[in-house]
Amino acid sequence: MNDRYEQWQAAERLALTLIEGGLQRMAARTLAVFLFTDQDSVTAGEIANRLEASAGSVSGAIKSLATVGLIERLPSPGSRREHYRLRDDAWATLFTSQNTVIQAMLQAAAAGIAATDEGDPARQRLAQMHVFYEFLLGELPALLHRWHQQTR
Amino acid sequence: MNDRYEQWQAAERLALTLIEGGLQRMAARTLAVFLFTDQDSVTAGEIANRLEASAGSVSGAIKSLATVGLIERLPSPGSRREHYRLRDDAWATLFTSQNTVIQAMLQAAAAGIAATDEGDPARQRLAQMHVFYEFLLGELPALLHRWHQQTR
DNA sequence: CCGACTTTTCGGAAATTTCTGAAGAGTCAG
DNA sequence: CTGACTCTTCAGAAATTTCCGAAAAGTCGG
Repeated sequence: MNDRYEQWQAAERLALTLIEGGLQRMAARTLAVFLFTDQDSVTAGEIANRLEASAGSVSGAIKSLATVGLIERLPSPGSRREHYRLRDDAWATLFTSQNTVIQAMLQAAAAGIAATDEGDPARQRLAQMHVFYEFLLGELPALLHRWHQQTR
Repeated sequence: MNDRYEQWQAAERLALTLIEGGLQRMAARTLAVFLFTDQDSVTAGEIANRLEASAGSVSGAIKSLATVGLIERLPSPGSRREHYRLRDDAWATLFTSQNTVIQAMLQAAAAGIAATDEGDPARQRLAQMHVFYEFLLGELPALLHRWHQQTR
């Protein structure tokens, strides 16, 4: 096989998975294009064509992907179109962006503990939650370090 | 402080954080009640009262939380109401539920690789993605193991 | 079995998210 | 400076998600 249709299918399926993972629909589909293109870099217009989506929504998707650090703008020599491509450490970046969620959970737990009294069962539950996310937050840097070591 | 209002505020804020983390709105608010209640267990009716939500939506939230394994139904002695409570390993469970996302990513990457040809740059990108999620999937069991050791 | 009470189910409404299309801003060649 | 082309912004439309409320189903004491 390995034909165009199969690739398109795989790309759309991957986009669905990314949506499950929390990305917005259009951002996910755009990211899939960055993965599956046979070019080194793509422009907003090319993405809009391939996805049959409006230039507006593609622009928004690119902006959000760039903000999270998944793609990067390339210096575009002799062209008025902006070129973008997937960054090398995109997946680690995507994973790392969850650290902010974890920190938010940690803070929420701490706030809850502060708002409850000594003997309250709620305080115990919140404390358990706090301990877990504290543990997680401590583990993640080491995990990413192992990853970077492995790639070298 | 430590008054009721402060607790309600902390609970709602935590619910918002949980929503950020991917839970549905009502499920998140319900989970917050389970955390902040001063009782050992709560009924659907109590949750509906506290959240000022309909019995219907609470029922749906409880069902989804129970499905993911965050709460458990208690044997309710001498009462016709069902009692629920937060499970001990709720947070680890919530975290673990992301493994399925990771596995889905891995499979999506594999499908993409299979759909591309040897020299295609897309295949390289997909391979990078595959390697990363493979690494992640390998690390998580060990991480959870360290967690369980630490709690003992 | 019946009656009182609680929970679940489900169709439709409400609210939110997401996308489009058009107008405007930016950029480069000539 | 002008014209051609591309990208961005934003208000409104479309689609999806989420919630409520009524009716059905389940459960327990009597």
